[in-house]
Amino acid sequence: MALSIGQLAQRTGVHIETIRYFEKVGLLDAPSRTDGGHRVYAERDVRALGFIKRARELGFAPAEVRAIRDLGGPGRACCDEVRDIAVHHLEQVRSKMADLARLERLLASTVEHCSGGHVPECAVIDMLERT
Amino acid sequence: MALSIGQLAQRTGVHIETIRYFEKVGLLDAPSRTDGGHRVYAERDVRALGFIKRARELGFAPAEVRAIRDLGGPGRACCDEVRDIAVHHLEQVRSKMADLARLERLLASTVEHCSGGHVPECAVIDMLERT
DNA sequence: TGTGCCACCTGTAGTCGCTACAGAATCAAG
DNA sequence: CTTGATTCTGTAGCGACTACAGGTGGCACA
Repeated sequence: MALSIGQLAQRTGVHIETIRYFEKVGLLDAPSRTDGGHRVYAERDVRALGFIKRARELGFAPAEVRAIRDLGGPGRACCDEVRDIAVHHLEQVRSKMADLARLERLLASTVEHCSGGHVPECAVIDMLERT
Repeated sequence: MALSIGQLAQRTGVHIETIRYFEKVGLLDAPSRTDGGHRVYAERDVRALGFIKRARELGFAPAEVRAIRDLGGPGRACCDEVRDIAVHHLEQVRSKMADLARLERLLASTVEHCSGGHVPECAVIDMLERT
């Protein structure tokens, strides 16, 4: 029930340093402490940290994670604001995907034109050099 | 013909500080100087910086840019090595695209299930909270 | 020739999201 | 009570820039 930071790290797969970092930047609530000053976590911290971890894995910026968490807090009466954040994030993801797709096409076609031998022509370099 | 760093920046769209940074990390050759110590660039530096800029925009890491530039240098007899770098990079791009696609699907379907009103249920938060 | 002003110089520090120490203190087991 | 693992704080490092501070250089104009 009461967990040390190491146990929390093991259960969530988040590094100890990262847990302390999340606390420092206000993503994770500061836990209670032992008399000696060691952090003591409860079950709810496992959930909270899991939440943060998943949100970060989905590419939400720390500020967005904070916003979502706060909006989803007391009463959870702000679904539309959370939705806004998610939609905005989705747009960014789609734009990043489009960028990568363009990039992929260019790289793929360039590599395809590359003879690959020890010759003075190189499609990759030509592509990069064309002004 | 002879350009100041500011003119080079304007012609290439690369910030002055970034040009100096590229020089410091060995991406761009150190140019000649005036008696007073100001950098003086030639036309070939415009091309070199353009090359670096395009490669960076395509997501090549600085070390890769250095490698491509060096391989493409005297004689350009290493097309296959340049190709290797490009192919490896292409693989990374494709893997990143796959990650984003997964993410996009999850976000899109989540947002779709979101009622968006001032209600205590929020599909986004539920998605993040499910353990 | 002076003078004014912008551009440029170097060096350092800040950004973001962690990660990695160093050196001291605490905890749990034997 | 001792040992050894864990945790503590604080600071520095990463990559790839970006931004400043405080000090010169260059050049047009008078």
